Amino acid sequence: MSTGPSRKTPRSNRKDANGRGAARSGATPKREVIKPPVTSKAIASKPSASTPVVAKPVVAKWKPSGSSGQATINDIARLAGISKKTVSRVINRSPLVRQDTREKVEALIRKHDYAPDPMARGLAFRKSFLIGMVYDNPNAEYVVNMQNGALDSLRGSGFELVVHPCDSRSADYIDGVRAFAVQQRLHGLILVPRVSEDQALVDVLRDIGCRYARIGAIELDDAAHMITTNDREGAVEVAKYLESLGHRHVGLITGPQRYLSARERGGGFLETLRKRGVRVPDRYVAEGGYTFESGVACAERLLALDPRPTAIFTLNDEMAAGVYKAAYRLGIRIPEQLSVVGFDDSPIASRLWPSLTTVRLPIRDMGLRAAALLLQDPSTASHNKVMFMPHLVARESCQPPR
Amino acid sequence: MSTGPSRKTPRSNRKDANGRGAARSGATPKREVIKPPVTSKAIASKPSASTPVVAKPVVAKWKPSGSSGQATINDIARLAGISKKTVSRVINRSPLVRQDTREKVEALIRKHDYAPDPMARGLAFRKSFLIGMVYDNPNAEYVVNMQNGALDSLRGSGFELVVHPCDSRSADYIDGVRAFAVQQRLHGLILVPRVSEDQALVDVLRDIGCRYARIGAIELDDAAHMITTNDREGAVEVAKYLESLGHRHVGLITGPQRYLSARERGGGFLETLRKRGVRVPDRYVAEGGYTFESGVACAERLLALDPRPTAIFTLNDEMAAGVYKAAYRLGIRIPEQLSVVGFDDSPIASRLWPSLTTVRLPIRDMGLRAAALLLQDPSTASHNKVMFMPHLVARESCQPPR
DNA sequence: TCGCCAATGACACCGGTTTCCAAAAACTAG
DNA sequence: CTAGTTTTTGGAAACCGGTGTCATTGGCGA
Repeated sequence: MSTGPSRKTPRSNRKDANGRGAARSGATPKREVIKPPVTSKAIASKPSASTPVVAKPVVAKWKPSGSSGQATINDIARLAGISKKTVSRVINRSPLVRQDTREKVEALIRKHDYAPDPMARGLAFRKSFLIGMVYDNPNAEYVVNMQNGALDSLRGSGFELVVHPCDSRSADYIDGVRAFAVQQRLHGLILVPRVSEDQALVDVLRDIGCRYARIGAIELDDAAHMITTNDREGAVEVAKYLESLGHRHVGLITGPQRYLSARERGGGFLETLRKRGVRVPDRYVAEGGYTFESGVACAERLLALDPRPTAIFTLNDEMAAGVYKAAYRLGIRIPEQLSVVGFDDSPIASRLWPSLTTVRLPIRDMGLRAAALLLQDPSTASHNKVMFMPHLVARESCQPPR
Repeated sequence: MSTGPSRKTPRSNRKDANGRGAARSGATPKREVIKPPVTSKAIASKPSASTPVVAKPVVAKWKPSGSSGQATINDIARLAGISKKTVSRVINRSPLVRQDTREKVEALIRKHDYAPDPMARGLAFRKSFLIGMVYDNPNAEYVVNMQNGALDSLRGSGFELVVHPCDSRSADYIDGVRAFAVQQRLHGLILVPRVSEDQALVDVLRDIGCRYARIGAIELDDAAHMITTNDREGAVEVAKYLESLGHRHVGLITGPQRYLSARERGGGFLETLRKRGVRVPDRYVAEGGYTFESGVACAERLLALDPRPTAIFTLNDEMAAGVYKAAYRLGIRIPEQLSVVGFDDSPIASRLWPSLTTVRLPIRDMGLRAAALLLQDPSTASHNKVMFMPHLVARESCQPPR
């Protein structure tokens, strides 16, 4: 055993060779504050999209680590003739790198199509490069638009979007979201309407220190990012529109009053009509459930009133489709005998006949903005509240009453 | 050669101390083959959903590592009085653990709500715990159903779903998907129709060794998992249905012929009608673009024919809605004067009036199956081809011709 | 010449897994 | 019943691919 190098030194504090150091410990640590992390994609778009992952062995004894074909930070460092720490600095946009060094490294990164391993980075940062999107929304169009919008922001940022549907009526869905956020060490969370209105969820997230952006509901707190639409204003536009067309007997089908959106839209609508001298008696207001079937039922009730309303506003398109069905059944023609306005501009709105006048929400833009807010450096938090304006899309379902 | 194990001992051939060992070099290394990794969730669902993450300091000098509040494998090992290697074995379901040891560890895991850090594990495994879903599909309902289905499989497995929309018409979308798969070290990829039909993409994925499950298109290769629907059979059902109602003048609005789904559905429909003695002249067949507008245009053309078709089958619901619009415009009543059948059972089908008879695809089930196939151990690959049967949903849009 | 700053490097560490090895337990044979 | 062999079990240390901390170096003005 004469050979045994007795390598013991497990994680020893062997400061051999250059042992003397560590004299002045007083200097401020100079924390190397660093801009948000980026990948090679963001450093510079590849000049040609077809650069293959060929390793040009500049240094003799080198080949792309393992057979995985992916270069590592060590490879880049070796090729550049510098330490991997400096390469890391370049990747993280640290200002403490000389310009020519930076350029050399970036060239190599581009050349070898190198991208830092998100898991290694995540492990070191104790934070993943994942944005979660929590939804409990029956409207598929809404969800997909939102996630596509978010992905518009994330593309090229090195972040990815992880979707997490849930059932906000179940007792422990919050535990599920918490586990999701904690275990995945999410960078941030996008909360889509319905769950975004849940104060208990928001409390838990703040508790575990998970950043989040809430979409479409009113402010429950002021710490978080908020992306709202001015639903009230959209409804106000509808009221003005119908009033200006000359409608005096107007029906309203609201949504469940526990949803803020329902209260905002309904409130803005009724208030505006009242201001303009159109009275809407209580019996001309029906509370639906945001579903097609509830739209049918409510419409049947409203259309049996005397005098029959000449216009009906429903707080989403789904219920407007229900109004169409009820009207057809009753032989009431749209728009000649009944004007209808919806809300959301979901795909169904333009497929109905006559096509439905409705209010469009910039859902995709909201998703984009939400993700962008989560990506931005928390310290340089600019305004974190954004309000989008919906707008009326006039189609064929309205005309002056006869 | 009693000494040299000659096994080359990859890095550091230090055979010190016990030089004699390894006499029988023939013995298989006993690689500790291991079942697919799992998290605490999968080990046992928490008895009570409210178990807080309270650290009960059994051993004095201990507290949940750092302030992150998350226990680590070291914590569990310390509390159990064993090495973290053994805890690791439990987590990975290695058989080389005594039963009582395993139970003790699992109890602690449950008690402390421990879940191994996916990034640390991923780094060590050189493989993430993410499943990607690539889609290029304008149908939001389809996408959401698919991802919800996939998530049904993933829930509790420790895997998460990362969505990746793309534009299959762009030249370099494949590069994007490749980068996605390689950089994230994806465990697997679900390919949704349109992109799932792209042989070039599939070639690239196989090239980089990324597992994938293809949905809904016909087999381009036989290595991969395939989830298909028998679209042809669905169309056959429609043909039988219309024929049995007595329709003899039947129109067909197909989709773009470059899509397999269009060819399958259209082919099955026409062939079945022919077999049953109903001739469909070429001019009764119009090629639409799977869009609402194209449905309108094609319907207008077909409804101008003499004799006018008494029934029209469109290869998706979107175009069927277009037929409705055209019929209304022309004053043709559905179903009295015209029967209409769609395909997909998208939400619009039941919102139209009269509600649309159509063919339902079990999309969510397909997503579930696809994810399940990707999770299962590749070595024990059972059958990897699944075919789902669509079925006719008869509603109100059809009746015998007058 | 000293002190300071910009630029860089050495090394431990993030939280798991794997390799290698030794000790303990179980199982043989004499 | 003892010794030798095999099978389980579990610990120490390296490693996955990055980042943090701190020390070191070279250049420059005072």
